[in-house]
Amino acid sequence: MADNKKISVAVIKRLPRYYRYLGDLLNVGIVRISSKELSEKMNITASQIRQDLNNFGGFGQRGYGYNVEFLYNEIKKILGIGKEYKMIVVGAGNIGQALVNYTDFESNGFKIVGIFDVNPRLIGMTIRGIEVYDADKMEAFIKNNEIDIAILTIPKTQAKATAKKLVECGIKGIWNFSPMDLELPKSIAVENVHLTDGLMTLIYKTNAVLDK
Amino acid sequence: MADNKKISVAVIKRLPRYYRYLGDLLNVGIVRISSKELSEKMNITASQIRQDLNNFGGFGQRGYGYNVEFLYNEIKKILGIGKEYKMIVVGAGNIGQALVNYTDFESNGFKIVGIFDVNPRLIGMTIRGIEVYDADKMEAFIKNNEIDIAILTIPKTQAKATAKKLVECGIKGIWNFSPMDLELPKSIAVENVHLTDGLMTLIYKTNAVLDK
DNA sequence: TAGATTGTTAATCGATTAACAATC
DNA sequence: TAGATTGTTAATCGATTAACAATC
Repeated sequence: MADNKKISVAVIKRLPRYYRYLGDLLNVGIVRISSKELSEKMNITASQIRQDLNNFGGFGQRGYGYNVEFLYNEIKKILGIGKEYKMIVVGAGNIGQALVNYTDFESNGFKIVGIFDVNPRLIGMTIRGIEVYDADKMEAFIKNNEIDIAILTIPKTQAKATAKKLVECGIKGIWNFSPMDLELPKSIAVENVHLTDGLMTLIYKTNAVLDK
Repeated sequence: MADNKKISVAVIKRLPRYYRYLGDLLNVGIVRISSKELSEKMNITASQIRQDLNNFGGFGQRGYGYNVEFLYNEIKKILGIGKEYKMIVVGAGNIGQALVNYTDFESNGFKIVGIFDVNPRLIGMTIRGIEVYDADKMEAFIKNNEIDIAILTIPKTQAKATAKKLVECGIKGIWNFSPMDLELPKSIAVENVHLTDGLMTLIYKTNAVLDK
């Protein structure tokens, strides 16, 4: 990559939110927006919006603001959305099945193409037309189908070993729904969804609010 | 609340992770741990651990470190875990059903006691022994059953109106799985799980890692 | 007592906000 | 041209890390 300035993870995590708001604006036919107007909608400062965007380029026009469609497409490019990504779900339990059935991913080009489990009662099943395969077949499947992302929805006890195996098969991105941290090489991208942690945070905040 | 120093959200979000690691240590019978040892396990600095904990009190002993069980229980108290919290799931779709079936919550005292939907095909169904009620009954149910937390797993279009209704019924904490921000009074605690945003962040990180 | 490790203050680092010249 | 709003530098704020005296 030519550009070497380090983008902070705080900025990266805001990009999908910008993308979402711009998509909504686009849908209601709004053509241009200033950082000030957008900041009011999103509840952040206009300064932060301009700083964030200028990490990637000057997308606006002085005196005018930002063209919504153009900015939307630029953020789309930055995020790497637009091309199709192939994903597998590892663990065909409740969460795994729910994610397979979650149609929002596909409309963004994120396609689940295989599901894996060790449970014989689940193997052979079909969820939204996608087959549940024996976990034994995972390695070959990943290699033959150029899988980009693995979604890990298996119990705590098997999470680390399975993640290790995925990395050995060449997976570069893991979306981890297991209540456990994975400890993988820095060259592997991991995004955690620790549900119980999130709920505990909410409990704390709820009590904090009530104490006032 | 007597103590007025403002705890940052960054600290709060780390508490469940401490709690998780301490629970694991407790399970394997470890009695004491120093901030240095814990920092190595958790991949953060010992200084940060001591700073974080000292927001709430001095839980350690100079020259010794921290008693694992004591610290575990203190963090449990800080988070407000231990008592039972009653929750409802609003939206009996894929994600809603998966969360009802997710047994980790109950073992922490977070109990789902009702499910609501507008879809007549779902109403009357039972998920893990919990009935799906008509959304019309939600208001009365919340008031009669002292519900603490609502888990929102409904489509984007209805999210804002439903959240508003929940707040009118007296709900103080909302766990929002809708791909949309809710815009509620500051007195309501909200924790968002924006799945598509998270996946997009992962895609960006995966590509960034590959570019190196 | 000597060694270890906390609690806490001070220093550093990074992220957010403010300000304003550049320019559409 | 005058007004608006960006891109960008500078100031501020907050969070993390380092350092060390207190003390178990």
